[in-house]
Amino acid sequence: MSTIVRKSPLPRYYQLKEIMREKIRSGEWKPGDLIPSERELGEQYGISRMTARQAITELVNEGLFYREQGKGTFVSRRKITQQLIHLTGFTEDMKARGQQPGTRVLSAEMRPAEEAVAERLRIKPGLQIFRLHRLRLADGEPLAIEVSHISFIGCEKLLEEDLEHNSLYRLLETKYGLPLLEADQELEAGLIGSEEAQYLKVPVGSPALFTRRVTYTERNQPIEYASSVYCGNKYVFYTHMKREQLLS
Amino acid sequence: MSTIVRKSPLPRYYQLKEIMREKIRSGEWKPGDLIPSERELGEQYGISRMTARQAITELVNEGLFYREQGKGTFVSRRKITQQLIHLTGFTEDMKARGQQPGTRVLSAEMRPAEEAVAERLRIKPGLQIFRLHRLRLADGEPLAIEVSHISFIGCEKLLEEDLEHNSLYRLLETKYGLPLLEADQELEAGLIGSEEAQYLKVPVGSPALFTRRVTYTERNQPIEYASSVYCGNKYVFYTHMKREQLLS
DNA sequence: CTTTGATAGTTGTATATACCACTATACCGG
DNA sequence: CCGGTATAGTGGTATATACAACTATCAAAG
Repeated sequence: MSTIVRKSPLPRYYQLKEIMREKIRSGEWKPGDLIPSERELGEQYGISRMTARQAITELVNEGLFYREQGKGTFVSRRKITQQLIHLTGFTEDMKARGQQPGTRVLSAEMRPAEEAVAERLRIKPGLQIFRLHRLRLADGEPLAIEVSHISFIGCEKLLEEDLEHNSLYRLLETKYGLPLLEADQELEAGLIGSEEAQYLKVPVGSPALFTRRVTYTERNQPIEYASSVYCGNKYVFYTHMKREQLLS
Repeated sequence: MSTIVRKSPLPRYYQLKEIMREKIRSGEWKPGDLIPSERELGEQYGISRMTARQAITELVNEGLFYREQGKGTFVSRRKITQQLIHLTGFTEDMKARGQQPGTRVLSAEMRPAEEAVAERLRIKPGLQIFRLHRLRLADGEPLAIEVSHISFIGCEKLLEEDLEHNSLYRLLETKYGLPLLEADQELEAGLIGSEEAQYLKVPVGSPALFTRRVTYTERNQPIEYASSVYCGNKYVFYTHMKREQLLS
């Protein structure tokens, strides 16, 4: 059995989280299974109950486990198809909707991060980041304008990529080894401004859907902050919601 | 200053959560503000640092605060947001965001289902359903107009409920035994029309966020179809997306 | 002037301990 | 047979303590 130590730079509760994730991946713990108690896990891995509890708590928050007082902690019964909302880039999104995605790169450059962007990416303002300004098309028609800010060590290499014919997300995941795991997204209604109107070929004052998204890779490291403007009357955002609840 | 005790049936960390929510609601703590440190809060309310920390942690998870190691804990600078990943009614949503929810019932009646509504609720057109037309307020200000169509056996009893002071969702779940488990929602940007402008007290042509939602109870039985218009510049939808995560 | 270092304050991690609230089970007495 | 009750095990709450990691600030050294 693997042991948990603190010599490594990773916290013990985090190591236990990974161990438990692996037990689910491997099928050792199946949906509905009762996992060992907090005290038991602590003893097994030589850590305190509260540390084991922290690991479990975070996995409960992530939806992998659920607790029942007096009974124990169980592996969630999530159907495979019951995935929450899929994190998709524009390209995958359009294909899923049965439309032909297209892209025109308006600009791509390295530049210092503005304060608002730096805050979202959790870096210092003024640090050099990659900024990508794109016009997004669906079946040849302008649909959205997207500005992506990307920050990781070596992100200047993106300057040499062909981003009109390659999905940015796919590149990051495959070529740069940066899995995009989660994202926080905000949606807000607004109006098309004069600059956007030219690109999108709609009148100023038309309805617009503004989205802001921070995408995270491993260890909740922010890697992209993207801000988009969608033509309001050409785009509908779908989502499926689930009530948090503990039913047995 | 209110004191925290455990004589009451509510846990101390929970009491502190409510106190801090109230500080946000009242405006004492504004977005971006640095809140007192964990040690300070513990001392102030006569509880231990770890208990104060638990209260803060939960509010961080709910998106109300964010932490920065070495600096402190801050009030989030988001506008009103809705957790898309959790299914919440307007009332729960507003409370969680530190805003005071309010409701004005514009009409409540039984009437035959229109075709579009019937299709979403998977019933025959013309069947009697409960239709509720409400103006939604946040801290006393008009925020949205919502029309709910509800269909279940005995739904005419809803006519006798006080829906200005009770959460519809809470009533359905507790009194009527109808757990609301999942929902499909569409979001679209648009413009405020003349009728809505009067209720919401904004100019015609202001940005608006249109939502359409079908809510399901057990066995994927549709129970509510709700169509809403939110003031575009007062409301932000927030969603957390995950990519398939059980692979390494 | 810039750099280094000390320092105080913050959150982050971790332990040990204690008791409460709840559940399931086994046992006992009617 | 039924119904209490004792008990052991679980998660839930709470405390006190300690040190690590990080940030801001300021003073001293170069």
